[in-house]
Amino acid sequence: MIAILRQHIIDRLGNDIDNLDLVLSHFEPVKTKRNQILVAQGEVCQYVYFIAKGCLQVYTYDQEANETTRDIVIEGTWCSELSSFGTGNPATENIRTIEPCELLAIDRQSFKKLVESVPQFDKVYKQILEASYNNSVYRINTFMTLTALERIKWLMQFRPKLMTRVSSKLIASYLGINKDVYSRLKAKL
Amino acid sequence: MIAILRQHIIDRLGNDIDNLDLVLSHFEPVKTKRNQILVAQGEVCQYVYFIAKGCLQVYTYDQEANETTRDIVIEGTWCSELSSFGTGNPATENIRTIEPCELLAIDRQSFKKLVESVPQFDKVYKQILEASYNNSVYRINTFMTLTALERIKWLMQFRPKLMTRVSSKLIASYLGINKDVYSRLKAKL
DNA sequence: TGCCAACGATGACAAAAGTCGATGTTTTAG
DNA sequence: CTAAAACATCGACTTTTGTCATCGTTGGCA
Repeated sequence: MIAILRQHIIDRLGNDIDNLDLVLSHFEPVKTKRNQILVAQGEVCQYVYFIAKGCLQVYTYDQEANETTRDIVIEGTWCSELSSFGTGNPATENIRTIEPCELLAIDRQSFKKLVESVPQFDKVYKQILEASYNNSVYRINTFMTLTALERIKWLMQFRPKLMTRVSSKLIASYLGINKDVYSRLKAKL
Repeated sequence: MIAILRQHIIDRLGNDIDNLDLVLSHFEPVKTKRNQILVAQGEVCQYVYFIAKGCLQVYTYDQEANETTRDIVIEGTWCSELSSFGTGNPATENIRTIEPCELLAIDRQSFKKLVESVPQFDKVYKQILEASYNNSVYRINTFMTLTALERIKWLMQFRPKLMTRVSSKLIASYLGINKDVYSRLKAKL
């Protein structure tokens, strides 16, 4: 499983990385069932995960247990509640496996040590942060204007595989529309 | 004007900062009129701005010239199109002054040099990035669920000064609702 | 394997948001 | 200072979105 992460890092930072094995040695493989809570809002996020296989939901919920899904993240990417992970403050979001997953987890202490001691790993962190930021900005600019129908078309164009991979309920919550509306509009395409 | 930036940095990183004067020497004071375009989508963002005084709009527009405002940023904070600034790719967002402004601008070359040569400045960059990211995540999680009325109440609670400082049209675009709807709902509070 | 809970689709209706045109008011360049 | 443009509000109307109840299907777990 580590091999996937090794390849991922080499793809981004090139082959000439000192200490790559040292870096990789801090990651722990984790296998999960579906519906496992990895991060709970209110608690400190202790790990950054690299998804080798599977699919995660990043979401919040309010008093009435209404869920909003900020992101659905699949294999080959990083996932964490970065704000909490970085500061040690309570997380504002939850992360849940929506499939059985194979993850590589690195804890806060190891992460901090690596960022400080391995300059190349500091770059990895910056890349994760920048990618996450760009993703969020894109999402705001895209979704704020789109109607329900346009959001569905966006999904079909840019993340078509999600539509068959995860439940309609989840998709609707990710698109920010009502599940009944999603069902109706989808039928009319 | 530089004094404001000096204070801002000291507030965040403490007083024992090497090279603070060197860092500050790379910032150029800029005074602008209102309605000045600082960054245009399609072009590379060349500066990061610290707002000493005034107010900026970060927005996108589509083919039909519909504007979406992702953020309204006021004095005491940083503003840039970070993705473009970092990579040199064309910007996807515009930045415009909505008041006469006093800004401190640092260009890409100087910025890169400082990030590499002054470890403390690297921390400044990380703080900007993390704050921007947290801001975006918060915005997604907040606005995706709220109705038009709830968004207005949110504004009144968390950014009340904006309501009198900038135009209703701009506020509406920031909240992601139609300006007529904003006008009507606001009247009923 | 079989049962139950969760899921997905759909019709009827309610509520919210958007559109458009008209009108009076502010702003702002010249 | 003034004319033109942009802005804010409002009523009437349309469209979109949300809600609720129902019903058949699916799929996960004991």
